[in-house]
Amino acid sequence: MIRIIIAEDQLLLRGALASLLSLEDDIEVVAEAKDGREALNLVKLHTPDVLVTDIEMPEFSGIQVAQSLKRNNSNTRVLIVTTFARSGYLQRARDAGVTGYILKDTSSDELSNAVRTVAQGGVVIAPELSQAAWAIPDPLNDREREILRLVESGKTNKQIGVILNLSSGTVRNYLASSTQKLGVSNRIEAFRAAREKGWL
Amino acid sequence: MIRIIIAEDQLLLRGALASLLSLEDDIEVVAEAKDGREALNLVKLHTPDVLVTDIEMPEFSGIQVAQSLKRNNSNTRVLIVTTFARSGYLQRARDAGVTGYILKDTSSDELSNAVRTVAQGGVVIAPELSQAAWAIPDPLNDREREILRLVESGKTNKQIGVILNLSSGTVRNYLASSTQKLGVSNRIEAFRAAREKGWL
DNA sequence: ATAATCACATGACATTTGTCATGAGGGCCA
DNA sequence: TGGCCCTCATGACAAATGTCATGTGATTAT
Repeated sequence: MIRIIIAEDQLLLRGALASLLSLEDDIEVVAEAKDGREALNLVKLHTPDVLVTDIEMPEFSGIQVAQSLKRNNSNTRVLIVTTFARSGYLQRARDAGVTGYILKDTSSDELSNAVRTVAQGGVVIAPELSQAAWAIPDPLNDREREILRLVESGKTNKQIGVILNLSSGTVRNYLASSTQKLGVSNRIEAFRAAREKGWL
Repeated sequence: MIRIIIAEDQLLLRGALASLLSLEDDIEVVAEAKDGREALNLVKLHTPDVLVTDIEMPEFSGIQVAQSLKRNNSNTRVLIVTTFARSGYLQRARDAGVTGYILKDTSSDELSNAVRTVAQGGVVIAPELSQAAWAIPDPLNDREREILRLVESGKTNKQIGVILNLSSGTVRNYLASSTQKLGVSNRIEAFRAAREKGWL
């Protein structure tokens, strides 16, 4: 019997997945979590075979949970089920030891099979990601990423300088570097491109 | 027997909802649609009692589908199931004759009950929306909204002027008006605020 | 018929953004 | 030890953004 925990902030999907996966003869849903913190706590408590988790959740993201489990040498394998085919997410997920990565545009049968494969130690990657994912490493350094996040929230270069204790000229240089790496022309295109790739 | 169609672009959720709602004695899922166009076609074909639909879908949004059904005097009632509690969405949904509006952070039991209520001619609005929703009318005019969409995609004022056949000075004036109405300081804050409210 | 409103425009000016060159200081590696 | 790289900085300049005043023509309301 494969014991799993489901982590998903939307109750409707979480409940539906729990119900459907419970119908499988060889899968047992031992707990459900609505955010990353709860997921971490429940995995520690129940030590399931697989954690089925979204990425974007309150408290901790699914990737952060995976990172924590890896750091603590947990035997629980992680299967990511997310909306977006973002290569940046997949790269970070791989680095965090995640062995399953599928999209929500998959069928529940495929989800069940993915749970089985991951439980047995196999690797499952959504076909849509198999190529694009491994091609482009994240070109941004940490400072550039941090600045792009602040740009995304609408901050001016001056404000970013104050927040990060940098001069606004330095912020402009970092932004220029980012936009060049991303192949775009302005700050809006820059954070959008980074966000779409999962690099933000 | 309440006959329904489910429209949702994510296969996992669509399949899960179809399975769960089919388990109810008094609800029959007669078809499933993966985008707005398919939803419209299937409603015309099957004339279900209720269309259960997401808002953000390829082809047409759930609201556009509702608008079309209203325009064609359809007897099919519309129940929106969406992720975001955005007042702008709810306002447009109401105008389109939608009688159910719940969030994906609801349980499947609540969803089933909402389907029943809407089928009987009742109105179901998510509690989270009951207050905030009706307070603030959309302050943007059509031109401002159109310009904010282009800003959101990273276009410069000059580019927007070319696209909309306006002078860049006019574009700047419209943007200034938008940012003032939204109570923000720059273009990025402006489209984000409008997007979050569902006015974009 | 007239006044008010709306959509769009022009113009001027201050501020911000973006580009690019150049440089300092510290850490790392051969 | 010296070269290279990274992080951060300064400076100059062009272009874009944002603010604000003012105006035109069409439409609408009185």
